[in-house]
Amino acid sequence: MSVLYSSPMPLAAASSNPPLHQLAYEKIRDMILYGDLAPGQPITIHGLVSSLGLGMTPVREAIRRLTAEGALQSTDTRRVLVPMLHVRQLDELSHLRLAIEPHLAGLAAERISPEAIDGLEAIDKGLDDAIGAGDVQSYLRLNYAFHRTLYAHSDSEIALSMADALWLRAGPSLRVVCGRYGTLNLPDMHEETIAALRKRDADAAASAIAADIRQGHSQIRRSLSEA
Amino acid sequence: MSVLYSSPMPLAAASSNPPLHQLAYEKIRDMILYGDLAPGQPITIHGLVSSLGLGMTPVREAIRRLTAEGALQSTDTRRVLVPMLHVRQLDELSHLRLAIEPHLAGLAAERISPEAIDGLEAIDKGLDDAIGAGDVQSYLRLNYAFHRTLYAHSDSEIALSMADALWLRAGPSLRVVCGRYGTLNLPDMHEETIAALRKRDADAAASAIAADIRQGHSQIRRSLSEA
DNA sequence: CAGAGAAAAATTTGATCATATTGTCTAGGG
DNA sequence: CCCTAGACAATATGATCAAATTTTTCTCTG
Repeated sequence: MSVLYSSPMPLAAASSNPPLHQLAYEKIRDMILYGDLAPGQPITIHGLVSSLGLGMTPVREAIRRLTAEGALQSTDTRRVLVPMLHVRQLDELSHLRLAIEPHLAGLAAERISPEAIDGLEAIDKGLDDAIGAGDVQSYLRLNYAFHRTLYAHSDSEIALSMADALWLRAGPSLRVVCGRYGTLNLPDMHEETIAALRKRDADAAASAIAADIRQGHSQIRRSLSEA
Repeated sequence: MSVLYSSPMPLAAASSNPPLHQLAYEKIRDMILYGDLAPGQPITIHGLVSSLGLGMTPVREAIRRLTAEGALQSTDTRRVLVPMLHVRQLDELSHLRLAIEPHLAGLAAERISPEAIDGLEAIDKGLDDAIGAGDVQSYLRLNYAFHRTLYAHSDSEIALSMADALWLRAGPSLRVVCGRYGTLNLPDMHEETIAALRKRDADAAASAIAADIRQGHSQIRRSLSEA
């Protein structure tokens, strides 16, 4: 007993913990969220099994989960595809986002720490860079990160999960628009949001986010009605 | 070639169509929605497999789906249970329901047909009977049916699915309250809702539903804080 | 004889299961 | 009190079956 080898949590642990279905879920979700999968594109289980290098069961479970969240859609013939949204549904999404996200932003404004605001500012900086460089991939990731990080400070689990689901539904369409027009370079509502946060002004933060959502959706809407 | 035996679609088809995982989902969901499963109660896969008489795979997929909808919760230790809501989360639920359901009711008011309103009235009638008889099970089913049927006329898929998810989260708690206090016999907001529908008054319908939600939740809230 | 269309075969894809593997919890020995 | 063995439950695999889609073949008409 000169040396204690007890290692209830081995130093080199880290890797294998999370269940594969969780891993599959995250990978597929990111593919949807960042537009690797296009709306209307059919998904096959075998395809994902081989492209992800996982077994059939975890992939199937991940698909069920994403279907429940509305990120995927299963047809009457048991086939699965990425939903293709019509203008009607985009408007609905916009309405729902406006009902939830500004509220989350307001709550976050009352709770967020100065350090966390600095973090948001850093994300926004990266976002500007991505826009400058025309890097769509980074743009999408950072834009999502900004909103998601902000809302996480609202301390409202349920609303947060609903916001997540809404983003997941909107993701593919956003990507299509960006693919067609490049990054959306609009007057940035994020700076306004950050200013509101620094003042701990919940209403202003909510308004800024609402404006951001309206702007994004009007952009999507326009490009959709052109097609 | 005297007789053609081809029968691409056997006459006695009908029965076995829906996938088992769909069936499992519906059964478990109903168990949650109508309170056969209590908050905090742990779920085991084997338990459901034997009680539903289905294989392991369909049950697993149903559980994933319900977990994604927030109807079940999986712990860090890979165990699954019916979430036990705190007052904090109930308030959040209430807020979200108020953000969505009155809106759905308003949309429904603009679209619903007179015949469908008659149908709602019939449900409400049954509801009164159930309250009179102290039949909690029927009360829960019919109350849900009333709301669900109304919202279905809103023609807003996404919002509807979110409302479904919210009900699923609230279900078990509702059941607990009813188990403790019997059916909730409050002034009935449903009649007011029906009156608003007949007048095609979207705002009035929305207000009535909002009042209904507030009433229900204050009831739940009260009984929870007693415990 | 070319081509449209229907039937049939082949292929792809999804659904389900039995089973092996891995991880968690529990109770008893050090 | 910590540790370890074993009981129990969840995870993951690959095989098998069934449904659906695509391709091929064949026939009949113009």
